[in-house]
Amino acid sequence: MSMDKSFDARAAEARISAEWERANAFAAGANASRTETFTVMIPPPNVTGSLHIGHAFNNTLQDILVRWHRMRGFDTLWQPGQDHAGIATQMVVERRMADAGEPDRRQIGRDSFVQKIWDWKRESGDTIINQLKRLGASCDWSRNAFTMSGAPGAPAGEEGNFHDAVIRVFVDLYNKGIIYRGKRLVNWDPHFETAISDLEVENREVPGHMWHFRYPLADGETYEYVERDAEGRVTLRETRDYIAIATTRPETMLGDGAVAVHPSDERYAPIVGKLCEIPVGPKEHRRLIPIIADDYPDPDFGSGAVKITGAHDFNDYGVAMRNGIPLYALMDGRGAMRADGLSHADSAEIATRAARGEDVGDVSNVNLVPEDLRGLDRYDARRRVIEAITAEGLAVTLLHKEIDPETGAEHLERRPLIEDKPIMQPFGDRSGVVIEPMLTDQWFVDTARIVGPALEAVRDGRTRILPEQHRKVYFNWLENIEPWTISRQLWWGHQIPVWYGLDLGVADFADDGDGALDEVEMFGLLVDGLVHAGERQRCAADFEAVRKLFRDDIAGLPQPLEVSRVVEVADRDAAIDLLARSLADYGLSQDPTHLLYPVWRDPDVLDTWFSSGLWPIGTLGWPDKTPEMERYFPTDVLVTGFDIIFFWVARMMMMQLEVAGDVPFHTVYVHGLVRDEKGAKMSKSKGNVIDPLSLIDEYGADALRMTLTGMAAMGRDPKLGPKHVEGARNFVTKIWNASRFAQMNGVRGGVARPDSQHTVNRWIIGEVARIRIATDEALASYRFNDAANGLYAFVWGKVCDWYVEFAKPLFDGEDAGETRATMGWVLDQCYLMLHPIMPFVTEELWALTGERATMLVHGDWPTCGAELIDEAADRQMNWVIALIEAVRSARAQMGVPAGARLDLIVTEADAAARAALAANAPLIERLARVNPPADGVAGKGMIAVAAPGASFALPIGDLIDVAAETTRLQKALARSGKDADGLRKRLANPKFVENAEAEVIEETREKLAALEDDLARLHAALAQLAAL
RNA sequence: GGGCGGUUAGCUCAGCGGUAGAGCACUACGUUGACAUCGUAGUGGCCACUGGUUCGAUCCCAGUACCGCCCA
Repeated sequence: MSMDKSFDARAAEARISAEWERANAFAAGANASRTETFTVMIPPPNVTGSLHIGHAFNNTLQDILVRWHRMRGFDTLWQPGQDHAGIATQMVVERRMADAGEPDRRQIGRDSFVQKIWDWKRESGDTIINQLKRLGASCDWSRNAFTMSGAPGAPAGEEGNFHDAVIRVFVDLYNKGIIYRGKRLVNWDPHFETAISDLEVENREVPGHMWHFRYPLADGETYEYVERDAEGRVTLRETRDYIAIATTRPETMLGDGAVAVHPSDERYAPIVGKLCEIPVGPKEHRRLIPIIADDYPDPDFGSGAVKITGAHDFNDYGVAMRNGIPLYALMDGRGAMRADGLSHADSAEIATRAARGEDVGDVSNVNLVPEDLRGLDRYDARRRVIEAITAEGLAVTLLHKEIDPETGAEHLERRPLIEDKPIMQPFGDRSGVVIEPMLTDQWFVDTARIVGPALEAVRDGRTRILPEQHRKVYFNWLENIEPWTISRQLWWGHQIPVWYGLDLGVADFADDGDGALDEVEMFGLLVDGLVHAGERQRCAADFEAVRKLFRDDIAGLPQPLEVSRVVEVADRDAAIDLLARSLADYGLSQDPTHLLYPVWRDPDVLDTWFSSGLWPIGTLGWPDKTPEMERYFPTDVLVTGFDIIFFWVARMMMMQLEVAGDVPFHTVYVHGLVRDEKGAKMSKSKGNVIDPLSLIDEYGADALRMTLTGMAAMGRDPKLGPKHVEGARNFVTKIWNASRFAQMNGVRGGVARPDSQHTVNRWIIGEVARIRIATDEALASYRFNDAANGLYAFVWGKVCDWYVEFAKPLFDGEDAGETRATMGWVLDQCYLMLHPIMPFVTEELWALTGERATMLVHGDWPTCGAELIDEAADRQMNWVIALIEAVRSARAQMGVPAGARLDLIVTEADAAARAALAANAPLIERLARVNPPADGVAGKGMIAVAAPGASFALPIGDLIDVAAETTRLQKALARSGKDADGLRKRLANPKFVENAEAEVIEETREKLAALEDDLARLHAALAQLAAL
């Protein structure tokens, strides 16, 4: 069968993929011939995802490692799977429902909504899997995992264990006290109405404003305000009845709990401890807040005084906590001003008492938003607040001078001081809306308690992070780790396995001491107690388990409550309602079996990264003791981008060490971010996104993979343009055509390495050994670019440019048989070594060029070593190559027509040169386009060519231009002369001879000798030219 | 403000103690038994700057300038 002129990637890729799949070629352990395992966990793409260039890069590198190990006989597992991606997926499905005009998720309810997501996943969830297959990713697809598998409501086909693992870990960490619930200030996304973690917040600098307002002192008090310069001289002294503050967020003034100044700030020392008035809100309920001293305010920034809104700013929160300032929440989940809770009048009254130092208890019901602002969006509220303060004359103003252009009259006006200034603003990385710090009940992982082993493991090298610079990033983050907010107010995710029940054991409603509730006591509980009852929380893997825990709890309650049946209801309201009805029922029936104790489950789900943090063990069947867990854990290499070192790598380290007692992987290879050809980050808004699939369509998957691999220098961001991919595609064509040439000349692959005798064959066999060693070294040290570029240069620059050309004349001679066998073997080694990088074209060539026992995917990685390098053959071929290049260069420079065949006159040659010439004459004749070499002398109309140990003359007759030839030789002379001078100078330096390594000195001497030989020949040629 | 990178041919980047390489682009020539998705020969670099260490520095160290990224 004859081969086409180029590789039809599109047709072949689909066919070859199908063959791999049919043969189960990627199954864990396929092609294993030794006991060592090699395991890679894919960074699970989002189930909503589609392949972007970063995935293509990431998975190409993983695939190279995996295919390389599989070919070397390791028991190899590349574990694929997908992440359920809480927010992203919920967003996609909600949008689809909206687009289809369907009722929204709140209308259809949680269970139906989750079902809809599962339906969606069945329809379109494997998009990215199919795209990864197109890239050639050799994952064990039969093991494809999903971070929500096994969750309640999961359909058939999704019965994996992942949910069990997640819940198991939550319960475990809960019981150890590492997971806890608390009311804290968290990052709140007003679009998705959920808490998010610090990492999901993107701080960006945006244009903003700084407003300056006066907070009048209470009761008309005044003080001497004194400003001094650096030398302590007074620059300003005035009597003030206010304190000026600057803010970028005026709407939060409504919830201020204090004004803070630095303790060392003498300007405000007289008024620390006094009260001032917030200059906004209904006049009759103006609120007073204390002026406090705290280290947080920077005396040199703004006025040096800072308003403290503990419930809406992280810095203020810290100040408030330190100083016992109440936290007044102003906004609801959508970022609108609160409309719930007490009236403003009542709220202001409570807050004022608090400001005077009274203990006012829980203030969550206090709503300090004036009635006219309630329900307004936060930005509308901001405008209104600014207008009101300005109208009242309490904005700090500046005198503004304007000169009338016509009359020249000066016009003075006081205008509010509003500074335009860039501010850092937090945005939700998914929603893109401004994040609001919000005081809410959330679940946290006390990461400080589990971070130690994760730090230790990297410090002592049990897990290596490459390139090393990322170790510092890892340490820096983990050493300053904050608690991790893991609860999300979403529906798609692992629901937190905590249930709540009313605490009926509080003293107020306990019985009178006889261990049983009489009717009066029961009535008290029914009427008043339930509403005020606190909650107890219990954590267990499922309802059955948690029911037992609650039964133990209520066993201690007075009769007859202690026999109540534990039942699950939707929420607290439902629980109160049901408990009341059950008590009422009991009141009538006196039948204790009618008594119910309702409990409700925490509605929140876990942060997606909590489950993906368990990816290494969850995919291997943990918490069951599976053979896979036994065999493949800890895994070997994690290949990932630096952007998820914190999100994912650090958390996997912490979690695996905590629950499985070992590191999740031995090596983390961190690659760069693929940028566009100008080095810009790819983004939809910039429109510079490169779609890997269209590149695959146009150039083939191998070309894309080769390009990305060639650019994968450690620690650098690859910059990708279509030109690069085109170059790699050309390389595919190149090796294809070299194979085609071989086939046309009767070369077959699948042969054992022949014991070749001809220098050319011995030379190329040695070159194969060299590149094999270099490729293994490069891959072993994750220098993917070196592996790719080395193979590229070898195949193109050695095999195609020289070996194939040398073989052409050999095919006509007595060495034809040996040369065919050698070429077959050489090309096989190329296919084998290129296969991890370019799996498709190599698999295709493998099949087309010989009888094969297995597909190339299961080929045996070459092991040929340095013993195959024949130094003599090497020297000789390098001499031949040098001569050919010298002749070509001379010809081209002298303008000899490419087709013209010249005589090659040997004017001088040493024994080695003569031997090389004799052994390779046909090659030289052909490639240099010269007639068989013959001894002679240089003469008129000849140009000179030198090679180590030999000089030649090429008669070009009338073509010669003496001046041009002189110039050419002088140019060469100058070049070599300069090099030789440098070397001579170095050798003349006694310090060099004393200090440099012997090897280096020897090398330098050899180099100089060669150059001097060169120079002598050039001089001779020039002399001759001049003589004629 | 803290941390981490980068600065090498026109462009994109390798190299990281012995005086510089690749691909692309460019110029000239060229269809010779596979390949024009090609071949041959060229052009092109004070390796950002200033000091230091060294026999020797693009490479190591310190500083400067500019450009990125991450965290506040």
